[in-house]
Amino acid sequence: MTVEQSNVHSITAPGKLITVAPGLALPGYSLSFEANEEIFGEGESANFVYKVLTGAVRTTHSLGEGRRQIGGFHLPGDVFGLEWGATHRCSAEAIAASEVALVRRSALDRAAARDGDAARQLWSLASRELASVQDHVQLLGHKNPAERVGGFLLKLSKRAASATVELPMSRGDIGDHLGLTLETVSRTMRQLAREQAIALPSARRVVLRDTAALAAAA
Amino acid sequence: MTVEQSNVHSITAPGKLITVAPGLALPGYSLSFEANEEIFGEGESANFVYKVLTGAVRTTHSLGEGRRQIGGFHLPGDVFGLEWGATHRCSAEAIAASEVALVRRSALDRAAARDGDAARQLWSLASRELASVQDHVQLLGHKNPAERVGGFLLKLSKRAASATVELPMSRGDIGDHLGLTLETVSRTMRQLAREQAIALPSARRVVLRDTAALAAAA
DNA sequence: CGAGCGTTTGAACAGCGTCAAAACAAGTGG
DNA sequence: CCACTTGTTTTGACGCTGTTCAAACGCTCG
Repeated sequence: MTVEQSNVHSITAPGKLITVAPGLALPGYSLSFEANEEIFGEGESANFVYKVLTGAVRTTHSLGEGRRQIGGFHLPGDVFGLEWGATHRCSAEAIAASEVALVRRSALDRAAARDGDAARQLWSLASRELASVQDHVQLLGHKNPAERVGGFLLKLSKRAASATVELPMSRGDIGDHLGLTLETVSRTMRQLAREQAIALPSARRVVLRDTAALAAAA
Repeated sequence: MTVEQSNVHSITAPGKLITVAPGLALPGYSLSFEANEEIFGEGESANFVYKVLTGAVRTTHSLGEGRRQIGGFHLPGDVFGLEWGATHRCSAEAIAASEVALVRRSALDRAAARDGDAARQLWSLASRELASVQDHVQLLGHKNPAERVGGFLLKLSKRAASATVELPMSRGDIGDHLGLTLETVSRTMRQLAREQAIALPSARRVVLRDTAALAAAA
């Protein structure tokens, strides 16, 4: 999907400056998506780089037979959809109603070619992505449900810089991210709550009570 | 470990030109390692980039409690140990007796700064790494043992451009790579052999008989 | 108030891990 | 050449853990 085709969306702020990385701001559009709406699809040409302004986004790989892997969740401030090649290797969907900024990839490439510091910022962005995926491999390879959920909640809490975390995604989304079923995610979170490691004021709100226990589990 | 410290190793070919990427050759050393010898450790400063000349290498992440994740296997021609940051995020060990070439990272950085094409080659190297790790996340997230082992063997066969594959690594290594126990790896390979998908002339030699069945399993 | 979705909980099953032992391969020294 | 050692692979039996199937519950929003 390109901006030209997306006549269904309201371009809320055309031409605004988007901060892709520290010290790298470029003009971009801004689109609104409702929950579960696709932002881009696997295999589409990667003409844009995206940044979450409000809401939340998931990037998914389809595996057929209804199985899917959620590569990651993106919260306000996160950049996603940055590809090295010509096409997107995953699809992206809004989890909740979200505003997303778009920056032309060609503009990014030009900035990187012109400015060595901009190129270094892009490199740093990509390498952080790589580190995050490698951590995820460790999690999926040899960890039990408590460790997976515990680590996931810790990461969210650290990201939010707060002990209370608002979960924009469903249990099923978390399961597809952590390689578990939604039932196991639910049971594990209940168990962590029973053990006082977390509190669950509501299904989508988590308060981290004993981060040491969560880290030990992770 | 730096080259200066490694007096135990014979520098077999000092000053030889090493092809790090297509069209990017730089002077480098060449060291010999015996089986299970450490090439570099997690957390050490990443002063070199490495390339397998002969033998095979594994890169591992330690998880404590005897658990480890093998991030990948590297065969002759493969480059490994390329980091964005100052330190290695994984350790590397020779699986069998191996010759490994070393190129100074500072030389690589200079080449990238000087030559735009060299920088692009490095970027391509890193992005292929990222794609490979993302594929691995899919494998670990939602696949059963037959799919994991089948996909693993297919990748090796494709890499070797041959239906018969020589496995330099043990069942345990494969298990730590695929998130399985060594027993499950052994059982799965035996089962694939029983189903005529592969043949096992010996434990370390695999002949792919029915790649379609392996791909379906994968 | 009711409909629909997400979450929780239960019960039964199956698959993979764990533990243990045997088979096998390869090297070492007598 | 054989006995012995060491490490890897294979096979078996068992138990646990997470999945599957199913039903009840509780929000949230018409």
